[in-house]
Amino acid sequence: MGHGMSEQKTPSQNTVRAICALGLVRGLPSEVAAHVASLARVDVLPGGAGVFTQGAVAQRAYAVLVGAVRIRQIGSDGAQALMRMIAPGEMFGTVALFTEGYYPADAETAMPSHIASWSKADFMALTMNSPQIAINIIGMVGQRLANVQNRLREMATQNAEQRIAHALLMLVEQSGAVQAGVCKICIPLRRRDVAELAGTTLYTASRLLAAWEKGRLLARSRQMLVVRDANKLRRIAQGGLL
Amino acid sequence: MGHGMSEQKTPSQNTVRAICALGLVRGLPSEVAAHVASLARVDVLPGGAGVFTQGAVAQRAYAVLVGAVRIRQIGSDGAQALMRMIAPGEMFGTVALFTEGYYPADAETAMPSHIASWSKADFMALTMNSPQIAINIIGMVGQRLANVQNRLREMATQNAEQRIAHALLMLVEQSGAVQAGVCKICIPLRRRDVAELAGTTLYTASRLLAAWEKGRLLARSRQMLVVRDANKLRRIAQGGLL
DNA sequence: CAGAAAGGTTGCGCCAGCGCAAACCCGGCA
DNA sequence: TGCCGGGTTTGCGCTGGCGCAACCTTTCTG
Repeated sequence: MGHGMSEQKTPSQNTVRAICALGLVRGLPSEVAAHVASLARVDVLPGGAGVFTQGAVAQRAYAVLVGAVRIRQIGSDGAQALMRMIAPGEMFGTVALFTEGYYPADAETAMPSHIASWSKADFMALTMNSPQIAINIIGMVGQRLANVQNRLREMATQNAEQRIAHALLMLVEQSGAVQAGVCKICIPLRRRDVAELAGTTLYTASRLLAAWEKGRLLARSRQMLVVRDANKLRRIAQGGLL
Repeated sequence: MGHGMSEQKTPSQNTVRAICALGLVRGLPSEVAAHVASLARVDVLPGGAGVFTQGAVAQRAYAVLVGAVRIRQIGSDGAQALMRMIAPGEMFGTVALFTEGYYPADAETAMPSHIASWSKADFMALTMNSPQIAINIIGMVGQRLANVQNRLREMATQNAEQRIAHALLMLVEQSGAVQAGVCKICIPLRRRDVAELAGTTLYTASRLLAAWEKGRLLARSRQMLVVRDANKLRRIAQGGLL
């Protein structure tokens, strides 16, 4: 962001429609949604572009309209963890506006993307003026909290194989496109991404994913993963051999 | 809860003051805070009493006024994880009111406690009618989200020793009382609690804590832990030997 | 005060998975 | 066409910490 990439202040037709479909404006009359859309700035970014960096003062709230974003946190010791992948229709970087004001992680595009964003002032004003928007935000954040808590429990109790399976299932849930009985995860994933999502190492992730590809359970298409047997994956995510 | 334990509908003086100090009503005029307090029910519970159970329909939002509460999640495989300990002044069970409506974990008192609670209807009405309350809730949930994300990263990248040290430091932050240079964690903690908080096993936690007690780093007072050398603990939480 | 129950400690063996190192694959570019 | 760089695969050795089992200590309860 901000390197003067191709950027448009005037949301196009498609863009407005995408913004009006956001969870943020669920349950609101369409003129309010349109107003929210009118306040948005839209950036068109190439893959691998930074959107914000960990520790920076939070000045905008973001949503992915097209593409995908990686949210990665780096510890004081340099260790990295992938907190989440953002798919179209999801927001990110919003919580920091309401807490102590610093982004807790890095955000970068994982592929060419259209990113909508609102200034802190506009966003807070929207929240103050519409209880429904406030409640939608609580719902979104609450959903994320529940999700992260689940991952935390899995991290604490399950082995690497189960965690990776869960990570894939979560991604399917989030951005799966079903076609011809198989399910494609429409987010580009490196081995490293999967490893960091599941809290394991590149090596372990590579070994397991490669094995699953050999077992006709997974496949690769372009840079994306295709789940060919979701049920088997689910079984692995549960007891494993059980 | 609800076994007809000693329970009072009319909040006492102290109780009202405790409720008015909640983060929930931060920045609000005192008459609003008083109104919030007037809507609360207060239960006086013994230690080990259940407040709500995982999977139950969420009907109330809670706050601890006196005592402590354990929030524990159980996976479909039966594995348990301690999501958090709740100290006086903190709320719990609130998020479920805004999401899909089921409590995602068990809550039980870890010692004799006074628990305030609000009905879903009242709580939602408060949120709808006061943007400030809504924003306070977003802030509280956002704080928790940041906290859980940090734990998730630590879980993924650090070893058991570091994680346990972090867990203790978090508890100190949350409920530490400094006296005579040492810092007492005012929440009763079993070995098992520490283990589940840090995502390790009872055995490993016991070994490490015992070693730290031998090293004059920790001590036990009643059922609670006393941190005698917070700096050393912090050093362990970071690089360890480094 | 005895007995039970719950919690805590510790020795020991074992294995999941970490992580280095080296090779391989593949797309982009001069 | 060959080279470069990022990503991936895989062999191998090593170890953190899991988890059983047995025992000890403290706290309830009648």
